[in-house]
Amino acid sequence: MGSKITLKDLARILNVSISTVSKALNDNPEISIETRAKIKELAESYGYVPNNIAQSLKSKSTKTIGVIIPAILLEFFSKVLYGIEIEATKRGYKIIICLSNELQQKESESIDTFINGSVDGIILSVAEETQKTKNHTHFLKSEKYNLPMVMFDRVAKDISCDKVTVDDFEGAYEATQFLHELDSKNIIFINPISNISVGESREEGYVKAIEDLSLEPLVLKVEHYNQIEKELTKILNNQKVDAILAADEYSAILAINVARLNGYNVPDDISVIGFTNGLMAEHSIPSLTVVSQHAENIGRTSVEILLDRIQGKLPEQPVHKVVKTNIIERNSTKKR
Amino acid sequence: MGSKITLKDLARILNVSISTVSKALNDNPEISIETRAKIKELAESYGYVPNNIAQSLKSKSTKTIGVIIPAILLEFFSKVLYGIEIEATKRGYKIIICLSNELQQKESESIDTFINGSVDGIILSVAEETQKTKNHTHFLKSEKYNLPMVMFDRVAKDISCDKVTVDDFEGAYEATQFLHELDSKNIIFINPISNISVGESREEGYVKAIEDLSLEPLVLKVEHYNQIEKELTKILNNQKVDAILAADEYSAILAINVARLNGYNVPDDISVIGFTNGLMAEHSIPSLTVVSQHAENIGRTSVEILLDRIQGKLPEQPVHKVVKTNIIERNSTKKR
DNA sequence: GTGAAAGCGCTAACAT
DNA sequence: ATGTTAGCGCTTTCAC
Repeated sequence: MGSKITLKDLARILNVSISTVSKALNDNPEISIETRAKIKELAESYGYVPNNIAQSLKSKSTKTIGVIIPAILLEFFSKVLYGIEIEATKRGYKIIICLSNELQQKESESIDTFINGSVDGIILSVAEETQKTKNHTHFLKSEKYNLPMVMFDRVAKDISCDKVTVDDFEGAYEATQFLHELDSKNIIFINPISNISVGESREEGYVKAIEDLSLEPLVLKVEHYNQIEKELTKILNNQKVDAILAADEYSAILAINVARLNGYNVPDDISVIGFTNGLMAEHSIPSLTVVSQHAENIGRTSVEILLDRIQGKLPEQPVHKVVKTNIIERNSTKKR
Repeated sequence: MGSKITLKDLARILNVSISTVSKALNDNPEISIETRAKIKELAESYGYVPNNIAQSLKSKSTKTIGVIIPAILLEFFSKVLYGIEIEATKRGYKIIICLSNELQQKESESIDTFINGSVDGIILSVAEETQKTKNHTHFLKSEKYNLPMVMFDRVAKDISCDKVTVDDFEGAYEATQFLHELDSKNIIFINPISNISVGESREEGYVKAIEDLSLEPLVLKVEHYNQIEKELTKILNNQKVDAILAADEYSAILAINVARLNGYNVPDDISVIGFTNGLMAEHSIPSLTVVSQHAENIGRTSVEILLDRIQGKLPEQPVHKVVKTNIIERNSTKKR
């Protein structure tokens, strides 16, 4: 009980006007100190809380950000979400989450739930299906409805909006070089995510590095993780491999396991690097050297750009920020 | 551009009243079929979308649920969140997320952001700090402001509200029995989380089952995951072990690795079961048999209860639902 | 069949 | 220093 006391109620109780109460509670100097005090006290005693919906309607600002992510069970996205939440809260914004579950349909619906005034801007990462179909018409609504939008990590090239990405090409390039500096000459690239853009970029970075080093590229593409044990074992038995670069974290962990089961010592015989700095990387045996994408940082940066855009602090031209990857050295690679 | 066309705008364009437009768009039979068609067409062509904030103010319903979780980087909570999102979306609700980061202060602030009318109800899991201090006064606001609240997993006993929990004791008990039915006689319990309540309950369930089966309990408590390899190897070398029950997912994965590295075949020589059905469990080699807490189910159930409560479908008395755990059989346990 | 008017709860320009 | 009024965008009762 006791719920939902309004300005009107307070005004009636004190026999003053609604606007007096409103001004008093907002510390408007137009109202006398005593009246302000009296009104505040009453409001306090009744546990008055201003109705946020009414304020939003009036101010045309919801102080809310809409976030659309393809999946929350991928640790990368939880981490980005973490960064988003921290930064949004810090700047006084709430976040509404929608999951596209990698489906274009759900992604489009999510955008629809956001263009009705319930958020001040959108942060999203493109669904896998959308990346395949390349049908980006639903993203145009952002512009049509004047709703600022920031895309992170998986972005749509043909959509003009602020973007935050990771330099996957560069990350893979550097990781390959890193392995080469450890005296590895036979570096294999395992790619279970070749169907999404980041997987592609990583592969390209690897291939380029291999070429620049005048080595032989060796790419193992798989559709499912469960193929890795068999396929990799086959390769290990047929050719010399002294380093593995994996396009994501699981495949790196699996690679370590497979190598060990085949009698190789990691890192003495084979060095392993994976993409994404997750929990598994930290806890595997041996712990995994990774290319960290700084997921949390991506989240924070996306919020910064979005809010700066909303607050008109950015040039008209879309901003594209590339978050640098870096290598976190652990025990799956030889020490230099 | 083109943004924010309102009923008023449409009305002016067609030279009809606002209410006519509103009724037409809502298919009110008061309005003639032709007018309805004409208005709808115009609305469509202008890309009219009703303002959700205004609708909420009018209807006093936001169709939004506030969710407060202690951490998003714990996979359990991401999974619950996943379940919450799926079910909420299914029932036409949006979700706003706040993270307490295990802090009472942030938890309390999060509740404050929800009692201002921006959500129709709250779903939360109690922050670790709050569990320690046992200061639950901030939870009373839910009742004071008539805001339905559902607590899941970590609940506050002295707060009267709907609750959804997991039976960890029972889960461990059944897992132990399960291993015994596989002819295991020397079942070890690995507990890296003995300091938190769920870790305790699981250990108690294991011990009780072992007693009921007249077996010898063998508990390995560790402070950090990195102790598991060494400690478990020592045990494996000194005594017979034919089954392992691990209090969480990661320790189970490590246990499999350690067993394999010591020359044991999993599951032929040693069966392994872990708590929590996460991604690692699915992808490890061999895949891990787990006690699933049905995190997703917990999330869905919480939403169901909350919305049923909001819609007045529940008895006045708070509801407490215990979600049963169950065993998901994979390849780390012998086939029956 | 259509429109006028009130009101959701709040803010703020404009009286007094 | 306080009150009146209008209005955010929408729904809905009540008149015409």
